Amino acid sequence: MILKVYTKLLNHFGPQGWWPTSKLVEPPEWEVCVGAILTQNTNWKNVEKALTNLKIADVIDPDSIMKMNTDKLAELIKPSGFYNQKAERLKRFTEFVMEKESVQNFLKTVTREELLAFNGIGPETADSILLYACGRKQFVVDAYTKRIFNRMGVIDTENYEQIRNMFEEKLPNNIRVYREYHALLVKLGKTNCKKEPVCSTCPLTKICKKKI
DNA sequence: GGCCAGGACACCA
DNA sequence: TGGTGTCATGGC
Repeated sequence: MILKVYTKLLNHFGPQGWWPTSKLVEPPEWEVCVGAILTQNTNWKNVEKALTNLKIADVIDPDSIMKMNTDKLAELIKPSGFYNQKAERLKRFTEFVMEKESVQNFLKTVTREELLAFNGIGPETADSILLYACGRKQFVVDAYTKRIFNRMGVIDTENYEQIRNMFEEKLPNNIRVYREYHALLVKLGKTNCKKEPVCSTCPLTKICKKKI
């Protein structure tokens, strides 16, 4: 069922191409990490505004973030919401990354346990960083995933690790599938299937009558 | 003008 | 262990 849903969503929505980066940040994976923290419970469009502010001010690189006053950083990332909390988190996270000498080395060596032990990074943010920045096969479970598959009757739990394990058991050994699947579930979750034209060709007609 | 978004954490019983 | 409050802007 899990693979079937993936195929249907991919055919319906097409590749989502996550994670979008601007090519202005080197390495691009660093922008993924920053975005992963800024997008916590926040619309991606607002995150893009915050990322743009950081780029325009030319302070998105780790050194600049570490040196910057937290209030100044908060001001720049304001559009992403929870800006005081996120500014503090982003600064501490940057210091954590640079303790591993370089972003590249962080990407190569960081473990899931280390990320989860960091105050401000929960399972979803950790797995997003691992999957989209580090290139590890780590399925990202979010509220949409839980809601969609619970309503479909495929799962009967809210437990993050249980759901993640179930997906990872069923998915092929292909990181592109992991990356695309999570993005597709977000796309589906954001879609109000009561509205045309989605409903007429909804890939998951059984649950299409409800707003999923 | 209300609702919610690509969460996480502290606090409490 | 589970429920609740807090953090907050901006699009729809």
